[in-house]
Amino acid sequence: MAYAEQYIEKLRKSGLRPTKQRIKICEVLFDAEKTFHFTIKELVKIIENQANIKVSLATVYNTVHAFIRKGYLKEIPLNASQSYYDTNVTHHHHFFDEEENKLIDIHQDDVDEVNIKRTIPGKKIKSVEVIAKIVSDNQSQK
Amino acid sequence: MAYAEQYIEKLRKSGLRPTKQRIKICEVLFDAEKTFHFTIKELVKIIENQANIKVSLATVYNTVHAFIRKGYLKEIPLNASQSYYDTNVTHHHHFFDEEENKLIDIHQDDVDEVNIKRTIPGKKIKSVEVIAKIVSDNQSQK
DNA sequence: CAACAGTTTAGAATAAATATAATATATTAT
DNA sequence: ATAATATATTATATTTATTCTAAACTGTTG
Repeated sequence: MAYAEQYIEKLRKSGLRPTKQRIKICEVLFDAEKTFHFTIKELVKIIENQANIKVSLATVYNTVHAFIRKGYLKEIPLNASQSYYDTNVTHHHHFFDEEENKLIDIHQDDVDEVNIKRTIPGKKIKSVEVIAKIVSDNQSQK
Repeated sequence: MAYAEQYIEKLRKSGLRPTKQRIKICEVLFDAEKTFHFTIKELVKIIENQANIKVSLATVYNTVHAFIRKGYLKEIPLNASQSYYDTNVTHHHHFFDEEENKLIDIHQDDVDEVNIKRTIPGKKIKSVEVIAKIVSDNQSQK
């Protein structure tokens, strides 16, 4: 496992000690072939299925939020009942299918660069996200 | 009060009968000089301060959601602990100040048109929102 | 004024997220 | 390595937003 080193590095940079549980969280998040979206509960379920390690909700919350602070994960802005996170921290955007509660990536090439001309004194822009809500297209919309 | 007519119209179009409580909600939402952002709790507080009418949380939730369905209000996509709504339903975007939990409008002229080239079969885009998260700019960011 | 359909309400239920404090584990200096 | 110390994990309790529910209420119509 050459990966472990990277995970320990990520954890240390996030101000967390590398523990069994946290390394398992890293494996699930950063060892996947593709980037993906998840909720905390889904992440807990994946860990339970993949490993014989028990990880509590609290640990997952803490670790995920430490990674967000460090920029290893992104929170997807959505007024949903639960928070959605993304392992893809590159610049990209999302469709949100309101009927199926499903997120779909929009590659950055598919959206013109968002250029915000206004600034707020003393503040800098941390992130820019585009959310396009989509619904069924039943031709004749009343 | 010539306004009442408009409110009754809005309520009827939203599938709601015009009742005392609902008209009061309309007054607060649509009679303001400027558009504004609010949470459900804030809205309830405003009504309590402005009028001697008691309105329950449930009624406010129901009415606000009916208006959103009809397009008289917009929900602002944000992964915050509570939902934010906007009486400004014209095309515009937002800064979200993460440190002060404050929303700031970005006029549409200050953002280049967001053009999404990708489509999802059977779906149409209902709304496109840009959220720019901002934080303090302490020059030397560690 | 009685019957009825639709409203409002308080309070209960649900569920996400966070806090707590006891137990377990890891780190450090020796 | 080992003991002492610091930090992590966990189950549980708490908090808070939102939704649900059922009873009380309102207003309209015959």
